[in-house]
Amino acid sequence: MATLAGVSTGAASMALRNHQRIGEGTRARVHAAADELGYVRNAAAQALREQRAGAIAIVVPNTGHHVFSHPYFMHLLEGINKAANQRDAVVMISTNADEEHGVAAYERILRSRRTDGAIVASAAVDDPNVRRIAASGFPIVVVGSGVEELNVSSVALPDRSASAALCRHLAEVHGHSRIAHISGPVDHQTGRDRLAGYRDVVGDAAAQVRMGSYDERSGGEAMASLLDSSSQFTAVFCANDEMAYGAVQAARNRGLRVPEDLAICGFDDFGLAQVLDPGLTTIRAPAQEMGRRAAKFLFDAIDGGQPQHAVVAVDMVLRRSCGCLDEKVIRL
Amino acid sequence: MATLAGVSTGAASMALRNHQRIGEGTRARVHAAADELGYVRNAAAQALREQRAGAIAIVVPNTGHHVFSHPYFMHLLEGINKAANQRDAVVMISTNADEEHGVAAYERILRSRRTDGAIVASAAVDDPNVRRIAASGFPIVVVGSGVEELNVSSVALPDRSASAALCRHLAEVHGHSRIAHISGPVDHQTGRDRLAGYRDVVGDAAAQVRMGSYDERSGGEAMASLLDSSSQFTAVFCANDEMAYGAVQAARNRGLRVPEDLAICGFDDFGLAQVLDPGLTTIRAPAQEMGRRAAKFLFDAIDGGQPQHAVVAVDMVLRRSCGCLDEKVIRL
DNA sequence: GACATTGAGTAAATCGTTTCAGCAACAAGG
DNA sequence: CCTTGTTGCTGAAACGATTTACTCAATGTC
Repeated sequence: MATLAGVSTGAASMALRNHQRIGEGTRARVHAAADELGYVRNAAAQALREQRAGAIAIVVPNTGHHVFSHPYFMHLLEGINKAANQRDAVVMISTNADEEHGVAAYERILRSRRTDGAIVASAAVDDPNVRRIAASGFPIVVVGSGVEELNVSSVALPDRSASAALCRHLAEVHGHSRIAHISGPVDHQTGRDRLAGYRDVVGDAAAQVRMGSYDERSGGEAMASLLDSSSQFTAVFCANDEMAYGAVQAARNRGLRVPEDLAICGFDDFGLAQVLDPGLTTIRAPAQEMGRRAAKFLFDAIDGGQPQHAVVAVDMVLRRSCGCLDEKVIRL
Repeated sequence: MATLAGVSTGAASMALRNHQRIGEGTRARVHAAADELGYVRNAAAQALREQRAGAIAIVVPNTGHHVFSHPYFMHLLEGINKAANQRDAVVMISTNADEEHGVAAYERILRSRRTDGAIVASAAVDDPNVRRIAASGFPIVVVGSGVEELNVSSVALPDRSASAALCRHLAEVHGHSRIAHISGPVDHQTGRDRLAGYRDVVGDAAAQVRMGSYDERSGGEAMASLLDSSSQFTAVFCANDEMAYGAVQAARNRGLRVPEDLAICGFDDFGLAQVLDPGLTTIRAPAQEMGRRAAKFLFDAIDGGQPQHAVVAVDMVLRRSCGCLDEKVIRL
């Protein structure tokens, strides 16, 4: 390419980067030659010389392979990818641990300097590798909350306030005075926060809680356990949509109608909620937006910026499962 | 690392790669030093020297962002990623076109030799870029059928025979003699093949077909159109689950019960089919398996192998929407 | 006319790995 | 003792893009 334009490779490099030391004529000739040959600079050579890969990684937890969490990751990925494209960076995926080498697959990716930074999806926060990487100063952004002490950027959902808003809707609009909660695992910050939002509204004394593990089966079991107990309740707030789905099925197995006999709400709105009948009232997590912002924070961190924290705005999506008649979206 | 072990970098490199010219003692010392320092070879330097990136790309079409096609891509990705991990390769994502540079984003990725090959998801086959890349000899694998002339490997579904099997189930088990079809776009090979499988069973004379575009809305419109016509039919085979979902809703709007008044089947089983009520009878596309095989084919192609073609085995999943009482999975 | 200044380019060093030609030390064979 | 091999390592070159130091003209200044 340099030869075609009749200059040295050094000059060609400068010309392509629009360095001011290169004359207008030469610059144009080099660009023309590059276009003609479809020249694209070799990524490995550039990365080696520049000491930056021009790539970021997204680390997806290998646990929790529920079908309905997948739309979430794809949306997250899409947001990340859009932001990365604007910066001419590429996105690498790492979904699972590497048994063979004893060290997490993504840690090897980072160590090899294949990427300039990483976005870690929430479920992996308790991974000790993440703590170590964060401590090492390698730029990472966590999607999820409860990572203040790590000194890294994060993008989180307003789990607590959104949960509270949903419970208030049940209480104030539909008049439910006894609301139960099927909680997510409390070793996840998300589970803890959604539970806290519920408690904020119903009060500690009136709280009726069953633990679940974010999947349909545990939602069903928790609902069965609630129904078997002597608890009195007319509405149930579930910590995610999948558990709500399990809960709806369990309630129906006992002959209860939703929402006539029992109102049920979920959280996430990753696709499942809108196709169920009745549609699930839930909180819509804006995954793509979260991905976009996480990528932005990551690039800022790569450029040496200080850690930033964002809490995205969410929508409350009212459907029929809470007793509403028409679908309605409310920005919280 | 080399210095810690007290040898030259050249020797250290050979030791890590277990070259036979290196003595046992030195080899052990170098490995120990590498472990102690957590040394991982620099990917850029290796790629530059070896002329191979140790990475593959997956090109996801930017069109068709329906929520329910996302589980498919995540499963595909998971299969690809597993196979890639075994080979110590990483997976890069490219979801959308690059407006700024005028050339597709993934083409720039390939041109920069950032990856050694690419897996192209079916919907992008009509992309002229794909043809050009295939012609250029860059290793790619297409997930989808109808690419014989490209001389690249492919992994496909048995769309035609599976569709035929489903239609035969409707005819032979449930006694439907008049079956309609809501087809996918016929400029997609998949849409054509599923239509052909339908015709194989009902015959050209009895075929009642409406075109759709793989989304819920078009499924509903096609169903409305069928119901408005004077056509006689007691069952509908839809080219995918989303259209089947739209069809079910449209039928219900006319007061028809599924499956009592009308049997409806879909194709794909990417999550939607199992949560609907009644559950959709459909064909389960093994996305993860497809990803695994596509990755394997790609690595073979990178290693200089000849193009290979695979058609994966699928399951027919019987649920209530066809009239079956119990869920049952039949390997075709 | 001698000398500084500027403009526009080239040659060479660099990034971290890998490989290949040497080379030293030693063993075996004649 | 000298050749011939073998073993085990060192040193240097190469991969391609970028940058820095340097060269060579042309121009301007006093």
